[in-house]
Amino acid sequence: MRRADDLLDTVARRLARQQQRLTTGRTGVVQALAASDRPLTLPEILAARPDLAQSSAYRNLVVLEQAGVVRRIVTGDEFARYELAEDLTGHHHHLVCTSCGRIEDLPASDGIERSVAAAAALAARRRGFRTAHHRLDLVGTCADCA
Amino acid sequence: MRRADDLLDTVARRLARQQQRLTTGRTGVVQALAASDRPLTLPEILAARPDLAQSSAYRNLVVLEQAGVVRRIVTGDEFARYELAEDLTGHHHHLVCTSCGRIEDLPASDGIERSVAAAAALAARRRGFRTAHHRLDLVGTCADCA
DNA sequence: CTCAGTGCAAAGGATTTGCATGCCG
DNA sequence: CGGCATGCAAATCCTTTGCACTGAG
Repeated sequence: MRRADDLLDTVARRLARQQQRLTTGRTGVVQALAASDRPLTLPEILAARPDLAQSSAYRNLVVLEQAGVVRRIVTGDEFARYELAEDLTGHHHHLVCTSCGRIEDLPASDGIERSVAAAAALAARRRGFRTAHHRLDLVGTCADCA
Repeated sequence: MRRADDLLDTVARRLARQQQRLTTGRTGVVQALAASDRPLTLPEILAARPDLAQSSAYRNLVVLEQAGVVRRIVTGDEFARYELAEDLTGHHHHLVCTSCGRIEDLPASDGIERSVAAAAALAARRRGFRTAHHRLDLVGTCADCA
């Protein structure tokens, strides 16, 4: 686990790269995401930082996403979910519960990474598609909903 | 490739299971999706069936999704995308172009399927998560946008 | 003093829904 | 005939945006 100050320093640097500052609100959003082991919805972020206005949260998430700090995930109908970029947290996949909508993180495994890389190489050769990264979701029922 | 009549028969059966009928509009939606080698947005479906009202298309897609005929895909901000259920078309993954938003189908490979199955088994053992299926997207740049 | 970030409230846009009509069984 | 799918238009709801204010440098 990366130390909290290191994380905020990195975030500040990436924001600075885009002529953006690390403000109180943005720090709050990042800390909320860093404290969670799963992607959070906007209401969840607001619940963790009740002082932050909804519109500011949305705006900050946009800025953080452009700075490469946050990643936005859209799965179903409800709210979008947000997590820290993978180079800050480590590469992982998601367990998506179709019953309650909850998403949990799942650390990546070597076997999958190798297979996916092979598939990506094949797609590149056959279709000229250049793969930047991948997303893998296991969809099913979580322990609570079973 | 499954014959067109077989497909519609199957669709009709699944709809009947939910006390729903295979109407002209629903047939049109299914044919539009079946004719494509990639998931379609609602505007694309409407373009293929100009006689169908937008609200009817949405309603039919909901019914078809509940009947297990159609699958809804949400990737980014724009429109959702729709494709036929995998048991009608075969299991596949997606190439997602971040530049133009286009999504192409990519046949599944044995290597990936084995690795994913292993990961699913691990998640089940460790977290009690029961995996029904999975989604794999390769995200990058398509040949046209390169 | 200046400018970016903030909060509030109003707007935007994909999707959903109410209601009257028409068609299929 | 009866009920369900359809069209149109109005409503929803997450998200974005306009605008005035405030705090940091």
